[in-house]
Amino acid sequence: MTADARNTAQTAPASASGGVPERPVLEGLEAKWVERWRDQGTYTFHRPESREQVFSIDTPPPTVSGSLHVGHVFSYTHTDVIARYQRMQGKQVFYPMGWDDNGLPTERRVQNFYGVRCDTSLPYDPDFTPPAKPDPKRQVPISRRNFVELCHELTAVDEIAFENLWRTLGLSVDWSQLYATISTESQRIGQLGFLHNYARGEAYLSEAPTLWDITFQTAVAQAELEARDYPGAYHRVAFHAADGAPIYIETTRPELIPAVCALIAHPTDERYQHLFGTTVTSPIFGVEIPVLAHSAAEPDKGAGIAMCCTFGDLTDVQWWRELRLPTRTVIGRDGRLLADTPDWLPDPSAYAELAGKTTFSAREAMVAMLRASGDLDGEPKPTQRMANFYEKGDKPLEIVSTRQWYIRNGGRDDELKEQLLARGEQLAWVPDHMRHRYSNWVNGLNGDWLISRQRFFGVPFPIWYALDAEGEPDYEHPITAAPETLPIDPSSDCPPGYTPEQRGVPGGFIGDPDVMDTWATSSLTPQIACGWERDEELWRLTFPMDLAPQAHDIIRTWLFSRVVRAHFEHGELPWRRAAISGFVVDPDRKKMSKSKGNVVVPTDILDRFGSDAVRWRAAMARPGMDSPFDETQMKVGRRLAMKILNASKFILGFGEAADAAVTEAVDLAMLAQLVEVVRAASTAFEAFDYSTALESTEKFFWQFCDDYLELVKERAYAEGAGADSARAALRLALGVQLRLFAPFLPFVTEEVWSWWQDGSIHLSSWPTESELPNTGDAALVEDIAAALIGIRGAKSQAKVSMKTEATAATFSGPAGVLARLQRAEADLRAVGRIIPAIEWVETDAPLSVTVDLKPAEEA
RNA sequence: GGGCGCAUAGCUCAGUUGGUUAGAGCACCUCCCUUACAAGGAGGGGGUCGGGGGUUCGAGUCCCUCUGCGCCCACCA
Repeated sequence: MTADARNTAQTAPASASGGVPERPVLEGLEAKWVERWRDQGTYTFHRPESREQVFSIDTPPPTVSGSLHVGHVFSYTHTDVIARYQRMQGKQVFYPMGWDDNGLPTERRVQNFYGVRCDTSLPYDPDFTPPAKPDPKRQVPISRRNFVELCHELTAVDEIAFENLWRTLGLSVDWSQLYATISTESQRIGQLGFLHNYARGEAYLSEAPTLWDITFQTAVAQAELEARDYPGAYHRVAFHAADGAPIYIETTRPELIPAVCALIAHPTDERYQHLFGTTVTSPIFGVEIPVLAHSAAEPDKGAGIAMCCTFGDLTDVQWWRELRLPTRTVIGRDGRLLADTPDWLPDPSAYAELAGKTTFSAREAMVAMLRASGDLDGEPKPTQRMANFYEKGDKPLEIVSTRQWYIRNGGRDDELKEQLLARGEQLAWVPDHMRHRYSNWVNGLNGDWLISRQRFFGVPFPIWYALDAEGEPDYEHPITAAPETLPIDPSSDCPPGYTPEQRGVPGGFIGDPDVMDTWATSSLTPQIACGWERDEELWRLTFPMDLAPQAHDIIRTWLFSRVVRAHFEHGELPWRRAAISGFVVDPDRKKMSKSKGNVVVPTDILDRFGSDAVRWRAAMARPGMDSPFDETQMKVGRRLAMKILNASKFILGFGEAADAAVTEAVDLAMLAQLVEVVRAASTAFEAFDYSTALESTEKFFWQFCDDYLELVKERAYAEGAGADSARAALRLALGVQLRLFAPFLPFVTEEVWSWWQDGSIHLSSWPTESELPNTGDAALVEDIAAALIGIRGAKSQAKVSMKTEATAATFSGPAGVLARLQRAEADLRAVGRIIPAIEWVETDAPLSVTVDLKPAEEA
């Protein structure tokens, strides 16, 4: 919002009980009410007696180092709308916010922002100040502790911006329940949860081939993979049988030929039967390679016989494991070929051409050698293949053998997989079909959940390893931290029974150097937020939670991982229901992303259209549905907010008819219809279908303004019982409609409420049918609408003003319709400016209206 | 290749258990500056519901099939 807008708000009458302003405006409402709600603790969670009185929400903690786009705004609005409805239903809404501030995104942002990089070998420098002008090409190496300090510094700044945005958007978060995934408490819960998993055998340490990002130099998990197109080329390369005959394989990665440990074909493949059990020699290096049979080999892929190396892809890993092949590592963790000649290569001279090179350069060198030796058959054939990338990385993943921590997730254990699939079935999904994403993912898991990362800004493992007499770590028997000492940092804290001097010396200990992946921490957000192992009463009141709102892209990560942790820790689901939001896509239905440059910045649209307008647009997107961004839609929301302001001013301007009863048929009919709207909106909300609730409310409101308000305003201006009835009905209807709108448009509804009511509308009760008289004939409203169309249509067709007087009017239609309209005759005459008596003609046809209009020049 | 979703007016979407002439908003056209509202109001034109087949007295609404689009997963020999 602009400074000007705020000033405008100051000039508008603003006292909480201060009556109706002359000219109500939307500008400034956000600033005004954000402040009031903060000061008055409007959304504070107050602990009730029982769990049933609580509605608890597992808010997705946004990555504060990332940028928010309009999709976040929509998705968080969907949650807030539900939260506000539940609050008005009398629930104490437990609605915390979290910041996901640890992990790689933050590290990357700190590196770029300050121009530094973490070097764990450096000592802490308490006087370090970041370079004044960051140079991305020359990042200053700093100690881990210095690096982490900068991470904290920058996230603190980011978090303020995020909080301001959320407040401006009107999220009814209880900010006193704020948590951060790197906070001391989150670290404690993260470590405690991990130790529980470890004690029960659900977490384990294992040395195994791992997907590895060479840029970030860390292992990554299956859930963080992204398959992307990647250019490559098939190289047809000859291995040599004992008799010298060439055996051709095709490979896209010839630089891995020194890492070959077998050639593999399908057991039934006629072409290779004679080779199974024999050995061939590799080109250039002359290493003796067994030819083996395995059913995972696909006869119609490439040459039908594959070179298996350690490790080119996941199939290699499978073969390596199942055929017990030797490990021949040539790619280092930096993505370059190892500097030293591997000991299985008889001739070091050839390898010297590759040593230390990137895979790309090594490939070129290898091709040159193959070409020279005549082992390359034909030219490489370019191809576009899918390769696995770390979702945040830009180089294809390598597979290297490393020691990592895992948590079981059913990927290697069918019984556990079945249990977790059953959890997915047990969960209520909004919309229901999203459950398929979950089961699809769980069924496709091919390994356990890798949770350790070779990074710095995260929750460390509360683990040390004893060093033997030779100084070798004993990975078989990790030393765990005592629960009461958590959180600990094994790089600075000492394991039980050791002294600091013993760190790194034979007979002493070393700390586990890794940190947990961000998802390993955020998989415990229910435990962190609800006070697990911290606040027993809060835990009892809030867990399992009622709602897990999120977008569909993180079902495989965040949603699934929380199910896994709660399944292990508590033997139940962490929440009863998951509400899945769709994405906001660009007008071409493409996902918004920074690289495409089609991201819409939320602060911009909030400034231009106002929070209520943006929220209205968000609420029009049904659960799970992607929705294209369209600015013209924001205008519609803004128009609605403006209309609420003006109509409310108008209604309240008639004054209050103290204790007056609604007696007129027209008024009762309108209220009877409103009863239906209350019913429909409530039913929709109970099914978490906020869009339908909004739709029915809005539809009524526009008709209320266009027809009813026009129809009765003359009467409401007047005096007497008819006027009292109108005024009473108008105020009743306004009060109900404002509350129906309140979850969607919290700012205008609060503003209007403050003109004539005490307290916040957001703490008022959701409207019920019983608070409205329901004796009216709702059909009358429809008949009146038809009659008005008739009158207005005639004037419109005659191209005259609506206030043109009618010198005659005939209403023709069925007796029942006419009888109803006659009960509204005075109002109809007033709105239609019908001077003489109306003529009523009974027919079988639908209602039709004719009016004679006074010629314009006489008017 | 597997899974899920979507295909209804130019655009964005509603269409409840199948039932009278298919709805809304935006856009468009015409009119009205009516004392709540011109970032307004009134009126109007415009779709036969992706194609084909089937069930039924009757289908946008159920079944089969084809086509197109989107998303997720798999696919590095």
